[in-house]
Amino acid sequence: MGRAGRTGGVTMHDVAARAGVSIKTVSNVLNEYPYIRPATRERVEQAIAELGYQVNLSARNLRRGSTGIIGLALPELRLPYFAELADSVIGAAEREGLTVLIEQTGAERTRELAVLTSAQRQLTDGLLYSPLALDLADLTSLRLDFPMVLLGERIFGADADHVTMANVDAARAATEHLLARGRRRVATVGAHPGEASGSAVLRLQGYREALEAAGLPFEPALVAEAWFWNRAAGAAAMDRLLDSGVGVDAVFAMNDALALGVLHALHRRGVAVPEQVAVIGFDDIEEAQYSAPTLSSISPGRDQIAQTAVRLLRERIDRGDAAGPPRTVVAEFTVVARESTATS
Amino acid sequence: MGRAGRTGGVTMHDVAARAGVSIKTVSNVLNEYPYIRPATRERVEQAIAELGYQVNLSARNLRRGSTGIIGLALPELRLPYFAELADSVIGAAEREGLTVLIEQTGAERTRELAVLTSAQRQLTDGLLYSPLALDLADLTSLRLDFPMVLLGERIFGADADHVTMANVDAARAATEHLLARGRRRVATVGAHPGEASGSAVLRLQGYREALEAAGLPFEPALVAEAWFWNRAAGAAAMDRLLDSGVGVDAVFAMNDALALGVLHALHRRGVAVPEQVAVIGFDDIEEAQYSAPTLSSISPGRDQIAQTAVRLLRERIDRGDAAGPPRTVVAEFTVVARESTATS
DNA sequence: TTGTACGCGTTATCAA
DNA sequence: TTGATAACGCGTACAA
Repeated sequence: MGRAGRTGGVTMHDVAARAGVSIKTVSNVLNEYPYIRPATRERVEQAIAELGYQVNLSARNLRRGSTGIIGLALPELRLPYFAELADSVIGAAEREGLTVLIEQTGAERTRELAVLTSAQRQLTDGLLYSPLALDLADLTSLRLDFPMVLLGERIFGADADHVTMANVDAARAATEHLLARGRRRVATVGAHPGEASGSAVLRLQGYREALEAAGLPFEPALVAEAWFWNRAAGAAAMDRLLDSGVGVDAVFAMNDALALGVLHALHRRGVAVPEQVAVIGFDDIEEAQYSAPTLSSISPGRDQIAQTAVRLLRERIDRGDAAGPPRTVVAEFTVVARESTATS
Repeated sequence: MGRAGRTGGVTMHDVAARAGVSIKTVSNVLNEYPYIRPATRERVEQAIAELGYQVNLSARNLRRGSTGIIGLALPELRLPYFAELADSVIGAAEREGLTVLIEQTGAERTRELAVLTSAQRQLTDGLLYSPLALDLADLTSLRLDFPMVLLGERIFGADADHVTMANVDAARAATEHLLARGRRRVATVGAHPGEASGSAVLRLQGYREALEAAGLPFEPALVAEAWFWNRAAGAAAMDRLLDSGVGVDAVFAMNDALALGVLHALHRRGVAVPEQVAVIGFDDIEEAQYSAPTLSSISPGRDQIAQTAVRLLRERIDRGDAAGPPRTVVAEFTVVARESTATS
């Protein structure tokens, strides 16, 4: 194995010797301890520069019992939403002086569970966690004793901090956006039949509320399931809807990747968007601004989510109360109208 | 600060006491030292399970002088190519028992330099590094003493391992793909005028070689610069090309993000793709399969790149020869034809 | 204001 | 096959 102790193995002792002080004084300088004579400080700093000394983080971590690293567990970086979320989180963490270690779960339950007990937890002061397959039972059965903030969706009853989106309200707003444009055969793509909790359930609920408020019946035939929320699944679901012969003049896709798949399927089959079918997504990933047609979507305030989550986590870490009373922050969303739902 | 020593602070000593053995024996069991009596091993394992013991990674790292973590420095996770690359790298590293720490540089020279001297280097056994703004002088002036593999493009003369794409050949193949379809006014988007090295230079060279081989003149007016290789820049560059009045019947965009911006601009202005203008990109990001029209591209063999890079890095780490003779691996590419360059 | 000495939890070197 | 004990490099009481 290679040496992590880079810097040619220069230690505090070497710096101390060179500067003619004790190791404690070097440590003081490094940690910005206030009561140091300027001359001493300068000698130490010079010695540090001359020797190219860097603190050994492993030693510091061991001694301090903390690492300055937080984990970010998410399904897959290749899903644009999570790539953009990771980007935002890394930025927010950097501003707090924290480093981010990303762990991918592939949205598989086993791996999502593994994240919670992994040895990494141990190298990490806390965890930002975006589970998809996990449920309350999994979470409570584990008795976790590290700072954690759940991201993206609420696990009801879980004794943990949450930073979530207003899934129901936002899905309702998206559906109402379609209804307001005169659409009456509004399908939704991304349902997870049989699931009791999770984004899919909440977004379906919002969809139903909008229909109900508009006095429209809920038609199961207009609900297309898609377990993976990626482009391929969106395209396949749209194909099924079209093949089924049920009339559709609008689609609320439960995220943008699905929506882009939907657009793709419609384009492939020569269905005009938005003229014949209007489409709205959810997440407002960057790609939504560049698809053809550009994609209307729900902007969930990603930066706000990232920033808030990091702040909450940092509070827990600093206070050392992994088990304090749970808090929930619901980020604000906006409906972003683009070509895919334009009125002609 | 929170305790990184999770696990309720159970240490090897506790396990040893419980199992009635010495701490060294516990360590032996953990590290799969072969000569342990089965009965002893079992007692230790049971004690570990009962106490819920986990090794303290900070202590192990300090003692071993290595961390099992490698850094991955890249411009931005919100660029789909790098998100997918990170995904591949994390997967490859996981298979090697390594963890990946991502660092974003924003493609800014200062931050790219900072990565090389950052304290993180010190927590990391090696670095996978994908610089955009750095040049040879930056790299050689630093005298780096940690294992590093450069990713994605070659810095000629740099004394480091490289895993690169065949930028020139691939760009040439992309351009030839357009020429083979009868296009004669082929523009390129993404040039970095004045730069002496880097992907932009190499891809421009491949473009020129293809023109030359086809007996076509090189026209500077057909070269659109774009410093950031994102969608917005691609769209803007295409707008400039169209506004300039120079005739264009095909575009080779130096990456897919640019190409998607190009498609967007063309769509916005009612130019038919591929009928009026054919478009090919570079990177073959997932989105290329779902844009409208779907985007032809160069597939650079991302998984192969990731896997090779991790393997090379690991070899350096294991052998402890940060300064061994540099190796270069050039990944294979393929041209992927889709709708954006279809012949009608 | 600075120095001494110990402990953080492992792993490695011996010896037994 | 196992055990005692010395590092690894830093932070921090405590002493000076």
